[in-house]
Amino acid sequence: MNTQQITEIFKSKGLKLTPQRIAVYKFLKENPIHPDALTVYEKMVESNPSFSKTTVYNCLQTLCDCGLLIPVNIDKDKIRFDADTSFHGHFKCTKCGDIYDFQCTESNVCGIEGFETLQKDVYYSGICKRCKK
Amino acid sequence: MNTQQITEIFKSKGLKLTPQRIAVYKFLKENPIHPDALTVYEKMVESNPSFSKTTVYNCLQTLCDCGLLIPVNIDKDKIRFDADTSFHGHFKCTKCGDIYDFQCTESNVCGIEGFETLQKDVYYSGICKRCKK
DNA sequence: AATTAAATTGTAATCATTACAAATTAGTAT
DNA sequence: ATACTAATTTGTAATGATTACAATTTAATT
Repeated sequence: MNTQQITEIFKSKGLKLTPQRIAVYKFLKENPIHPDALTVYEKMVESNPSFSKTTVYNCLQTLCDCGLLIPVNIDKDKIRFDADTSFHGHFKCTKCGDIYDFQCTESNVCGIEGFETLQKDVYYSGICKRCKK
Repeated sequence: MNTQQITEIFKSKGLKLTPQRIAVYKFLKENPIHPDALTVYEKMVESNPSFSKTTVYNCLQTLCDCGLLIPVNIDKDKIRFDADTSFHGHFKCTKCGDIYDFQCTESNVCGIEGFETLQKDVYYSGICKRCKK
């Protein structure tokens, strides 16, 4: 995903085009590893040593608010982020800690009558294929 | 749920019968409000002023480990607990903060081939019926 | 080029949770 | 009943993710 494409996306969402925001989103789009804020920060600092940790939190929050990122709350102690906003489940391996996506159609999960559901999250955990060997 | 019943359950799980552990589990069983550790602690201190916050965390961890409690990781900043271990979904109202249970059969959600799924969590969020009025 | 509101930065605070060591206690053997 | 031992409880201190905030910088517009 190149910067021009991101520019278009940000404009359509009414977001200001800051280099930091672009870098965060680009990293998330190109690395579907569901990183947490610290992981994003460490990557950002590599190419821009003055990148602030607060900026990472601000950018991630902003991108979640406008629907470009999904927060993945599968860890007990920190939030991860996913730039794939299509509906899918997340599996966390309790051995290696990796997150795997899995197909999971929304219609497979019921809701509650009279309640307005705005977000649906399906989190599994266990042992992944590689760790089972 | 009386103390005698809890005694039987704890013995079957090989748990030591401490008054603190019993009090925590009894509270969770009788109050399906999905409280967090602080809420449990504040309730415990009411009847036993020397009840320690660390003990609350220890008890909750122990009860989760032996399968008597389910951790509900629907809040971003803290863990809640549920003594209803049958499979069901959790809905969080983003206005009032309350957690609602909803029916959700396990078979409705798929898994991944070759992966060993040990826990399945279905979290919804949005506006509850009462807050929509 | 000037303006302005928004974004970035760095530091300090917050808050849930964990680490740890000393004191206490439940369950068991004597 | 008493003594013993390992587990539990307690209190304090540390950890670590996240947020608050004020000063500086900057993107977008005039």
